[in-house]
Parts: sequence; C-alpha cells; structure tokens
Amino acid sequence: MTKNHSSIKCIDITYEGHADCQHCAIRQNDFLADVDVVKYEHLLKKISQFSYAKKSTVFFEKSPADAVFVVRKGLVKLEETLSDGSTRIVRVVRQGGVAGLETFLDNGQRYDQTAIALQDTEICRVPYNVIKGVITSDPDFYKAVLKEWHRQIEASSRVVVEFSTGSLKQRLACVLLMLINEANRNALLEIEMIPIEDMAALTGVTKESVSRVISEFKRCELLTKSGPHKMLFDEVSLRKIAEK
Amino acid sequence: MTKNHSSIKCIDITYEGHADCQHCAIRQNDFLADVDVVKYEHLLKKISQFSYAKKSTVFFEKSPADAVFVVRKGLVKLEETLSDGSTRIVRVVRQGGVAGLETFLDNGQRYDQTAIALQDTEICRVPYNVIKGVITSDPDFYKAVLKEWHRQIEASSRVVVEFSTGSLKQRLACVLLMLINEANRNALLEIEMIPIEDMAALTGVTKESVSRVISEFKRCELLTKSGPHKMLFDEVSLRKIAEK
DNA sequence: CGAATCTTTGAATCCTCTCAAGTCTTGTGG
DNA sequence: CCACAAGACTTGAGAGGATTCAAAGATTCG
Repeated sequence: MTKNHSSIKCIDITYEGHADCQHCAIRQNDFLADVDVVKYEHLLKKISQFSYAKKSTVFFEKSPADAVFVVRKGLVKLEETLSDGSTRIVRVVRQGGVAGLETFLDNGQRYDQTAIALQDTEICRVPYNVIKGVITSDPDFYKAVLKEWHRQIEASSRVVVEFSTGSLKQRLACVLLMLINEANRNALLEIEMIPIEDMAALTGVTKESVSRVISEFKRCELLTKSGPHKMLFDEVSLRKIAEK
Repeated sequence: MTKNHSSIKCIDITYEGHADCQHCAIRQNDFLADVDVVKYEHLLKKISQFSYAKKSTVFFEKSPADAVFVVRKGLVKLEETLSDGSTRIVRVVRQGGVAGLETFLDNGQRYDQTAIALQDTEICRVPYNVIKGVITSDPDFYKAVLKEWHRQIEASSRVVVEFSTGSLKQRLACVLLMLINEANRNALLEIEMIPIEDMAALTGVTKESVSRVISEFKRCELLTKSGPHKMLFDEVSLRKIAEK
C-alpha cells in the first residue's frame, strides 16, 4: 500500500507496520499527548504514517470519513467549495494539529473540507476506532478530544482574523510567521515557502499583489533565498511589520 | 430581578417564574428541540427569559460562565479583543442560535467573547445544570449538543468567509440578507437595520465606505425606509448582487 | 536541458481610506 | 407633542492601495 485517500504522491512510511508513537517527536504537543502508549499499544498500532508530497490531497470534501489526521511535519490547508464553485481556505493545520476531528465528534460521515498539503508533509492517520477504543476505557479522554477541537477552532478563527485585517504587508508578515515551525527552529530560521497563490488565497487578494509585497520583502532582505522553496527569515523585522 | 449579566437595559420577561418552553415558537429550531418538555419540566423551569435592548451586553469576555444563551428573537454579535486592544466580530448569532455553548463543552470557566445585542433581542438563559441534567438521564442529548456546536461553527466560518471575500457591494448584500429573519418573513420583507458601524466591523472596512454603498442601495431602491431602523428589502435584487 | 509552471513588473483603472464638513434621525425632556 | 441635543449617517476630494491585463523573466523538476 503506497496510496491512501490521496490521488497522488502519498507514501506509507509506517515504521515496522505501525506508527512508532512511543518515540514520536511531537507526541507531547498533539491531542494524543495524555494517552498511555504502553497501555494502548494494541490500539496505537492501528495508526499509520504517511508522507504527502506538496500539493497532494489528504482527503476530499464530502468523501466518507473514518479517520482523523495528525500533522507530524509540514502544513496542510483545508478548503471549502463555495456556492459559486470557487474555493476558499478556511483553516490551516500546522505541526501537532489535527484535521478531520469534527467529523468524529459530530458522528459525521463525510469530511467538510478538502485537505491539501502545502509543503511536503508527514501525517499520522488515526482511525476512529483508535479514539473510540481509548475513550471506552478512559472516558476522560473524551474531554481531551473536545478541548483539542476547541483549541483548534479558536486558533483558526484567530488566524482568519489575522489574515484578513490590516494592510496586506501586515497580513503577509503574519502568514510568513506562521510558516516558522517551532520544532524545526534553528539559528538561521530557514523556512519552506508556500506558493504565492496560496498566500493570496489566505489573505484574500490577487497573486500579483502578493508578489509585489514579497518582492519588496526580498529587496529589503527580510527574506533571502537559501534553496529550492527555502528562505531565510528576518524574524524580528517581520514581527515588527506584523504587529505594527 | 430586572438585570442579569448586562450592565444596561436587560429586562426579565420570564413567564410566571420560568420560560414557557412548551409553547415556545422557536423550540423546533434550537438545540433543545428534541428535549421532552414534559419529562424535563422541573429542569426547564430553571430557564429564564430576558429582553435585551439594542447595544446591551449579554455577557462579557472573560467573565465567569455558568449558562448558555439561546436567541429567541433579534441578533447578537460576539466580539473578541485583539492583542492591540481593538475588537473584531468573530460571530453573529441569529434566531435559534446559541451563544456561549463552547464554554460548556470545553468545561471552560469563562466566556471567550463579549456578546452584544445588535437589535432589540429576546434571549433564554439556560444554566449549565439544565443541560447537565438532561444529559445525565438522556446521554444521547450530548450528541445533539455537539451537533449544534458543530453546526454553529460551520455557519460562522461560512459567514466570516462570505463577509470577507468579494467586492464590498457583494459583502454588504450578504450582511443585509443575514438580517432577514425567516420566522418573521412576510410579503413586505421589513427588516430591522443594524448600525453602519457594525456592518463595517463585519466586513472589515470603514463606516464611510459602508455608508456610500448603503446609500447607493437606497438610491437604487434596493432598500426603502419604512420606520425607525426599519427597511423594506428588494430581496431578489440583493441576492443577485450577493452572488454575482 | 527544456518545458511547464510560477513569479515579477508595468501601467491604467478602480476601489477604499482619510479627513473634514455637513445633514439627518432618534429618543429624551420639557 | 414638539424642540433639541447627541449621535448616526452622508457626502466630497485627494491620496494610497489593490486589481486587471499583459508580457517578460525565473525556477523547478523530469
């Protein structure tokens, strides 16, 4: 099995037949943080791990839902189709975040959005019955799941507000700062860029307008190219612009 | 008792000491729809009903939370204070909607937003222990509550998207159409207007820009004044503008 | 290397903002 | 019931952004 819900470029990288939760680098940050890996080993074995290439789809809007997806690395956008057929990004899931959780809580049968990787992304696929299994013997876990959901909704509504108020410069600085991955933070602050078109979709402007601002950032050396789709950030200056 | 959480103009209009759930006109539309009014009469008696004057506050951000609020009539905005001290409307609750539900599900102790009536509004205050009581003897009700929460979040994210994409004309047409209250719908389609400043906050522009567009709508007779804060709508034309 | 895709840039136009001055409403108090 | 004051709304003009359309220039990946 090298493919999952995605139509393209999704590779199963599950370690020895199941995800290695015990040694997972981001476990302390996700909604499974408080789950006892030894006690629930049999359940956690059902978690599989996938690598999604940039632009590949994790799940499709309206497709049947039977699992949630934890982002281990990378970035995923969730977009909805509007009545006029156009799409709009309604949420962005970063490292440690979960996509599709609402379908589990709502007993929904289908995903509400299409999830697409904005960067090369690693994801753990957690089937519903893993969560259900943990809840059955540990009802308090339900609260942890709810809490996580709430946290996400808060975060995403804040993101929508941040990305849609203030000048375009400010908004784009916010988008760029979002790309900074705390876990991968290093002295140089090298970031994987997302396509200009996605930045445009996030901020609600045209890609030309985004390009003009990003070009200006480059000229001012707030951004410096360091490799394919890689940039060095002047974090301090970007934060100054974002908050001004 | 004539005041509640609000600092101004909130009148208890509870009927004979408790809300008259059995004859409530909107019960079929809210999250309590499936609750057996006879079986839970003792609990539902704890629900009280209030009338909030325009601009009065239903609850304050960060204040202790012990109840959820069902909007029976009118319109309520939920706003959050941003880091720079400014506020932004993050959700609008219409007839049949619930405010504050997230604090219940999350076991949160405080409200995340400030809720302010945009029109003269009637609200049922449902204490936590009413919901808890129903869930205790009818665990499936929990799912109904979750479903309602999900429905709300969906609706509000869609609203945020609608109000922040497209031309200002389109966005304002969407805002106006939101004011149409299905339950009060009549041939003339008379609507209670909300202040221009709030329309500006919803669409993320200045009040002058809103005023220019609204004035143009009036000149084109898409809107016609019919009383204090009352307008007749040309619904068909407004929908055309909203979707174009 | 080369083709496809993404990005940059220009110029004219349109839209929104700002600041400022007026006008209209509304609800209150006489 | 009317007049008035406070607040809400309207309108103008100039400046600044963002959009559109079009064309050229880079990047990336096979």
